[in-house]
Amino acid sequence: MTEQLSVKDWLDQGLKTLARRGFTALKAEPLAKAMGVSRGSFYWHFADIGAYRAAILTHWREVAAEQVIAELETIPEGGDALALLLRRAFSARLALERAVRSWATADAVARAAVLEVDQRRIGYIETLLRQAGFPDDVARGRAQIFYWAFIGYALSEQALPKPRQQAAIDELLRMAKR
Amino acid sequence: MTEQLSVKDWLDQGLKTLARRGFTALKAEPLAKAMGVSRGSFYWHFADIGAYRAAILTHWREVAAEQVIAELETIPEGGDALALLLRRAFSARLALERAVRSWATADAVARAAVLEVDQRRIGYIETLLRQAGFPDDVARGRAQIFYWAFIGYALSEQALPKPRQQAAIDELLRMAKR
DNA sequence: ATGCCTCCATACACTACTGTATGGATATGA
DNA sequence: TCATATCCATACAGTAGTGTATGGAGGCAT
Repeated sequence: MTEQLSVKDWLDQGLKTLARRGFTALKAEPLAKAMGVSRGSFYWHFADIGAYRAAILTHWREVAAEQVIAELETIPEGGDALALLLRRAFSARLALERAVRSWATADAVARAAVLEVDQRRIGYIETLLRQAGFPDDVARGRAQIFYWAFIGYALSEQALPKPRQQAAIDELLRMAKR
Repeated sequence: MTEQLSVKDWLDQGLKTLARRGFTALKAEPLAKAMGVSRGSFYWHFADIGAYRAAILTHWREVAAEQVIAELETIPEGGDALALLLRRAFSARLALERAVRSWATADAVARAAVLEVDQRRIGYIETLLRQAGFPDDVARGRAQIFYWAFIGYALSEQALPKPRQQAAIDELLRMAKR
C-alpha cells in the first residue's frame, strides 16, 4: 500500500539518524538509501538540505521542552514536581539531546533552537523552585546549576553505573532542598 | 627565513580552527589554504587526516587535564584549591572544550580522549573534596555533580551576564561547603 | 659542487555528496 | 476515462574534499 513517504517519515528518519550517528549524518543521499528510495523523494518533499535540517530542528524544539513541561504540569498539587522532573530528565534517552547540542556548536540555526529550549526549561525549573518556597535569587541560581548539571550529565561520554548515578542524583536533590 | 612549517604549526592551526569553526572544519584543503600553503605540506607531515585528527586529540588530552591540575597542585597548603579550580574553570576559554566534546558525539577516537580527560578531572576534584574533609561517598557524588555543572556551563550556548554567572558560581560554592 | 634530505607545489584520479531536469508510475477526481 | 496532481527514479552537471605520484627548490654536509 503506502509505499509513498511523507514529510513526517523523513523527519522521523532524520531524528533517528541524528540520535544515532550525529548531525554530520544528515545528508540526503545516505538518508534516502537508508529508507530504500532515491533522492528524488527527498527533493520533492524538501527544497534542499538546509530546509530539511531546519524542519528537523523545529520538530525537536517542539517536543524537547513543551512536551515534558506540559506533562509535568498535570501533576497533582503537592506532588514533588522537581524531584519527578529530575528523575525523568536523568533517565531519559539523551542521544538526541547530545546530537542537537553538538550540532549547535557548528551551526547557527541549531544554536538558536538550543538556546530557545534552554531558556524555556530553565525558566520552568526556576518557577518550580519558587513554588517550593525559595526566594527569587536563590531559585534563579539553583535552576541554573541544576540545568547545568543535567546538560553535563546528558553530554557525559561515560554512562555511570546505576548505583553511582542514583547516588549522584540523590545528592543533587539533597543539595536542592535546603 | 622560516617559511617552512612544522608539525606543531599544523597542530596549532588545528586547535585554533577546532575552537573557532568546530571539528567539521578539520580538513586538509581548507587548513592548507588558511596557512597559505598547499596540501603537499599537509601530506608530508601527516599520513592522512585520520592521523592528523588523532594527533590533535593527543595534544588536547595532554593540555586539557594535566596542565591545570599540575598548576593547582603548586598551591600553598591551606589554600582553597577547590574554589580556585572552580573560578578558573568557569572563567576559562571554553570554545575548545565545546568543540572537542561535540566532536566526541560523532567520532570514537575523540570520545575516548574526552572520556580519559573526564575521569582524570573528576578524580582530581574528588581528592580535593576528600582533603576538605568530606567522606568518600559524598566526595564522589559531589565531584560528579560539580563536574556535570562545569560541563553544562561550558556547553551552554548562552553566555550569562557576568553578575548572574558570578551568583551561580557563588551558589555552587555554597552548596559545596556543607 | 654535488649529492642528499627536507619541505612543498602541481597535477591527477577518485569519492561522496548537492541540486536540477525530466520523465514515469500511480492514484484520484470530474 | 482521462486529466491532473502527487510522488519518485534516473541521469546529468557541479562542488568539495581525499590521497598519490612526481618533481622541484633550498639548505647542508662532505
